[in-house]
Amino acid sequence: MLPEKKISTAVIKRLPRYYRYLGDLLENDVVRISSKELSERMKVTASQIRQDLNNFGGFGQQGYGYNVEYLYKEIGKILGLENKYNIIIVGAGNLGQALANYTDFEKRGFIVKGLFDVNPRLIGVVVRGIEIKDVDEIDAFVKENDIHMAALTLPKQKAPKVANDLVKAGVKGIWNFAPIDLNLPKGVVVENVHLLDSLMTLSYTISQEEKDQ
Amino acid sequence: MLPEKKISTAVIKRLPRYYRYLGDLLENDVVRISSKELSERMKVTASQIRQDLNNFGGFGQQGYGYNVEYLYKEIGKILGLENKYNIIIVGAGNLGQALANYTDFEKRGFIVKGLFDVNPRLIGVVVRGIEIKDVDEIDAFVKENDIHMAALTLPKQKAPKVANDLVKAGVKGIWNFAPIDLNLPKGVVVENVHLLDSLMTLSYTISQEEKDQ
DNA sequence: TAGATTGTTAATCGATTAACAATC
DNA sequence: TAGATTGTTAATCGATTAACAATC
Repeated sequence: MLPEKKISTAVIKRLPRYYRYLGDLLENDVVRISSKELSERMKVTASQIRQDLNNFGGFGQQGYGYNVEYLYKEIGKILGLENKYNIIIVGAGNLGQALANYTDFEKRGFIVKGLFDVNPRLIGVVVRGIEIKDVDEIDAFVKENDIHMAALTLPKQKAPKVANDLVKAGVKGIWNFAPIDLNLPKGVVVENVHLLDSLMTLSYTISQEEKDQ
Repeated sequence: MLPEKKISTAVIKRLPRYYRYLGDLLENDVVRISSKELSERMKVTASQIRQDLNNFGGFGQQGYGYNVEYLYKEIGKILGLENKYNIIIVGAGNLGQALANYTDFEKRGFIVKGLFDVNPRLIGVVVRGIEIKDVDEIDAFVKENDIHMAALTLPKQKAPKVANDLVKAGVKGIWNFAPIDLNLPKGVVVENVHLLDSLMTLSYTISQEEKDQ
């Protein structure tokens, strides 16, 4: 394998946003777009768009711009969306159930295969056709069902142990909603969604705006 | 008001994480900590910690380090957590209800005062003691109940109009879960939580790891 | 006082923006 | 061909890290 140059996370985090805008353009039957026009819609510089895209290849054409459908598909490929991902959700409380019910994920190839919890009251409950199972069954389930990723939607006390179990079972990525940093072996990917952090950031910025009055 | 130097968002986004680590230290009765030790726990450089904190003031003491409780409280103040924030949730589907049930928010002073939806089936349903109301009632409710922030947990089609209504009613910040960028007047703060974007980032990184094998 | 560790300046690194030659 | 717009190099800007004098 060629030692490709490492793409910065700043760039990667922008890709889904490009994907979203291109998807909208596609829905509106826009066939082509220049970096300049896209930059105006997205409120970023055209230079940044071109730089970002050229990390992955030359998707445009001089004098023409970018073909919307082609670029949309190419970014989808870069993001790995041509694959299907089997996921399980560990922690079937309100948030876990909300994720299980979120249909947009399936549209992009993220298929919820299982739901797990420790709470005996929840075990056996059916959510969107999926029966909530005991976390003790995770290991077998992951191995039998080719599970790639797990969403962790449980209290922080339980998160580290469950995360380790998931990794041992063979999960490659963890979508972590627990308010704690997971330390996992190299090669296992963690993507954090810290809702309270996000809310505090909002609180900070509102406080600042008020001072500026 | 003094024209304080603008703090970069990179710094601000790190504050909640400091706050989390300091809270844990406090729970474990750790009285003082040096930037070096904290840096080892958090896996960042000690230099970055000191630089970040010194944006807001000198909270440490040479030869000693930082008093954990003091620093924890100071970061809390910076984040605006000494205030109470009344919030409403617009969109009482699975995600909205999950947020309404999340008790950690209240612990930090974010009080859910109202729940709203367009779906007649949901209106009147009671979640955690709060009756779901029609979105038509938002304007009056925001004005009467001193609502500072609104979580937007509804489909993207409905988000822009509701966001505008919220701003007109006087909301200062929007916690946006809809997969769309809101264009709101200056002074109104938007904090985005794009779950699908986050999931795609995870998908990208997993794909990369697989290539590296 | 001596040792430890901050606060802060200076150096480095990386990301963003500008500029323009290449080319459709 | 002329005009438009990319791909890419160079310049700028900002964020991170290193270093160290100040000081507890």
